[in-house]
Amino acid sequence: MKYIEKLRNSGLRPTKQRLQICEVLFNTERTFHFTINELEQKIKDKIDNKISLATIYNTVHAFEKKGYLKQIPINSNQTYFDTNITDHHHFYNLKDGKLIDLENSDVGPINIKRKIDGKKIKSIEVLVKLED
Amino acid sequence: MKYIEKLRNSGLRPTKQRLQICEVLFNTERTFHFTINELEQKIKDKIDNKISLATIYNTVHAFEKKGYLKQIPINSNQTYFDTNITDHHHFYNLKDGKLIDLENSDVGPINIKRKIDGKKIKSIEVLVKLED
DNA sequence: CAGCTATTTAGAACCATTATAAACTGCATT
DNA sequence: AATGCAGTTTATAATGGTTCTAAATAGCTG
Repeated sequence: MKYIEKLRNSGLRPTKQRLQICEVLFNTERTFHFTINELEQKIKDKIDNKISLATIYNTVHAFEKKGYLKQIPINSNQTYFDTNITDHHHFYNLKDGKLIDLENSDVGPINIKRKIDGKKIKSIEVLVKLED
Repeated sequence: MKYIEKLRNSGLRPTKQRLQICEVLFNTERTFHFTINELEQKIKDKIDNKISLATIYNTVHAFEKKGYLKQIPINSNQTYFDTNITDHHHFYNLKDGKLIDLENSDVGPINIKRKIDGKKIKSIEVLVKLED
């Protein structure tokens, strides 16, 4: 299994549930955005055994902390995650709430001229809201 | 009262509660960021009579719809609002969850090169996360 | 295999937000 | 000034995403 080492190297035990969630999240042609509820549904569709909701939350947070997932800053009643962990941005379609990746090269360099004492920039995220 | 007309012109009845909330939100030297709970506290401090939490929610949403407040896209368990409705961005201090305004002039022009068919750009918001 | 710690799990708890429905109020009309 | 009505406020209940709890289970080291 190709995810066993990845997990071990991160200090996460490669449990059956985590490996199955890895399959759903990372064994895909394209990256994608999801909420916990959408992921739960995807897991139900692809996996025979049940994985409890608490484990899905735990795992997603563990993966996010390790940098395998990113949270997308957006105002919604649910938290959105992204399996695309490269430096990039998002279109947000206000009409249907769907997200579209916006590559760094489509935005150009962003130059933050102001500095905050004693602080480093961890990330710069652009959200482009779309309307009709 | 200077807010009566503003409200009437927006099709909102200038009720006592709305006028008092206007005082707290807009009769200030500086713009500020707030959550509903923080606003509730501010109202308690400044106003003698009680305004119910439901009214605070209703009013904030009404004001946002009319463009007098902006929601700040950020992942938090609470929704953040901004009384600064000019086009601008935010630093987000991960350590304490505080926001700092980042003026448009401190970021420079952002050129979104990619277009989405049939959609217009409504807003472009940059969130700069800060760490130690 | 033994023992320890990490992980999983079902269900309860939490808490921000929204819905409800009754009371009240601003305001146009008489 | 009284009337009527839609808009608003209110306390409270309901909702729903997320987190907590504590017991059962599983991975891993010696």
